Amino acid sequence: METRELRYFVAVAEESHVGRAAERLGMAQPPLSRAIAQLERRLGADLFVRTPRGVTLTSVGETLLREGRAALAAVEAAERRTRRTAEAGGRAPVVLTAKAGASSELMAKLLDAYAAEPDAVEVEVILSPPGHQAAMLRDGRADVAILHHPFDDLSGFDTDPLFVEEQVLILPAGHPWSTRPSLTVAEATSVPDLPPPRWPALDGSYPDGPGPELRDLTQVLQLVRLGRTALVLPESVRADLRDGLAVVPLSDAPRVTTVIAWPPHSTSTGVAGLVRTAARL
Amino acid sequence: METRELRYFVAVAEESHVGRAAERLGMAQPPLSRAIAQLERRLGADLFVRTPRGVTLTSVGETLLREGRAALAAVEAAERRTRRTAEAGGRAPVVLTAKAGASSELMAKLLDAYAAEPDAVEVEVILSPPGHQAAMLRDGRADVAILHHPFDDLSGFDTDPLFVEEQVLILPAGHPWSTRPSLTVAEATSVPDLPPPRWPALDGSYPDGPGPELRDLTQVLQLVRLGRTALVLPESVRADLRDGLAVVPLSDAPRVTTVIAWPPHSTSTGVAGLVRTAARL
DNA sequence: GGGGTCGATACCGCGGCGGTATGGGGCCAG
DNA sequence: CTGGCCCCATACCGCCGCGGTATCGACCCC
Repeated sequence: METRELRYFVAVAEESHVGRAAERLGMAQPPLSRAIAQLERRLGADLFVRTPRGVTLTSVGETLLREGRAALAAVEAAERRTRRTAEAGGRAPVVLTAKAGASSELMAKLLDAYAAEPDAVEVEVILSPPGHQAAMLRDGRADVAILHHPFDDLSGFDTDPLFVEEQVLILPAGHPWSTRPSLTVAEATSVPDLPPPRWPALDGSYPDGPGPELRDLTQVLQLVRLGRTALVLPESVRADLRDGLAVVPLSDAPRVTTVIAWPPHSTSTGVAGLVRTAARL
Repeated sequence: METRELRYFVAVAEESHVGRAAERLGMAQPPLSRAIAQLERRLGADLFVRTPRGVTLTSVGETLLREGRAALAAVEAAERRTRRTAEAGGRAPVVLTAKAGASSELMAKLLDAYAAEPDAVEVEVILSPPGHQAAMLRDGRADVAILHHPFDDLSGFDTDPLFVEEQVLILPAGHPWSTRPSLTVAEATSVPDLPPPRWPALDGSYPDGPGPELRDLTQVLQLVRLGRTALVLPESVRADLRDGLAVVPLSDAPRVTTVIAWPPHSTSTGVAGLVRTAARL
């Protein structure tokens, strides 16, 4: 199976519509129809059922969509990581990704410590919205990630724990609850008049809801200060807080473990060095 | 990047020789040379250095080999799993793999319990030599595996622990050490006159050494009985032992955890059901 | 029943893949 | 030093197959 076929198939599956998929792929509809038919013939099974309004996946098609997406991500990762080491003249740089604004103190310590290593390579840091780190590791846009258990999906990666902390609710200063000694998770997730913020999904769109649309932590803290939202965060954010914010511990929230994660087959010296450094912190 | 290019590249990298790689791929040498040159041009970097005796990987090439192998395995997995659900008429069967001979009692219980589930699908069991399970999960020959921590490489998979046990040394009955109350790992790994057995590597070849070449547990137990080898195993093998064998506990060996493992993106109902059943055992 | 919206089919042109033949550099034996 | 050998690269060619346009056929809805 060629990646071209997989790309075509995934496009059609995602659009549920051959014509739109062809447009997205920058080609005409007939060759795409034929490519899909040919793939079905080679696999010996229908991938789509044709309906008057477009196409729908069969259960075989669903399997191929799931597996094919993972395969395409792996191929993209191979190409991206190869290009990156090529651009660096063979000395593969390391791309580290983390949630925008989170764990800044820890990351600074980690990057400083690693830079002091004798065989350190260049580290590029990419801050992206929560939830995007795993996808970036999978498709090669990043080589290492700072993630937070149990919030992030660690499956499929090797990880080392960095540290453990409690969670707190961030409120506007002066909010009636800001003087409470502690809150429960149930209370914290439904603060009266302060809807939780919404974060972008992997495709950049936002889920429905009353809360504000946000991309990083400084934005959200500003909106908390303005009394527009409230949210639960690891307590280490205290270090980044300015005036105008109140912090209330949560009594029954699970502890958050910050971990460093990397793809299991990665054997690059940069990743290994960074992980080794992290383990010593 | 197309999978055809990746296959070509991996073949050349593995053979370190364009001509032999072409032969292995069933094609002539010139088109392969050209395909590699084209790939290098598109990536903008040399993947091989040409030597008088063949070719060697550059550091960029090493990156592509590592990542490309993973990508090819993912593509193969997509195709294999799709074909499998196609052959089963859409009701994806589950392929479970385990070390030949190991954990037979546990597996019997698991398969029985799962078969009693209302929505159970067909489970095919593939027993293969130790160390092959991870590769089978990765390239789609299997969907679930029974593995043993810390011996097997669990990285890249989701796992659930099934149970924990001690390790024992299996000796021929009547061996001088067979009456010892316990042994250390250091002693057990160098039993006088009884070299440890050798297991096949992923490519089917055997490492060098004095021990016998083996593929499964019944074979090895027979050879122990004949006084040709001795080896360390989890103590649950006691259930499978017949006469002629002695068992000595190891005092300082790490405990073995039997786990059920599956690829993180697998969402098939079969895998989910099997894992759920396993968790209840 | 007609127009609109789909995907499938028919047919064509061309890029690119793989084939054979050959070139050219490096190494070694004589 | 040189002929022969072992490699990989280049040159050239034929054909498969991909993608394009035009059109058909099925289905739905007004």
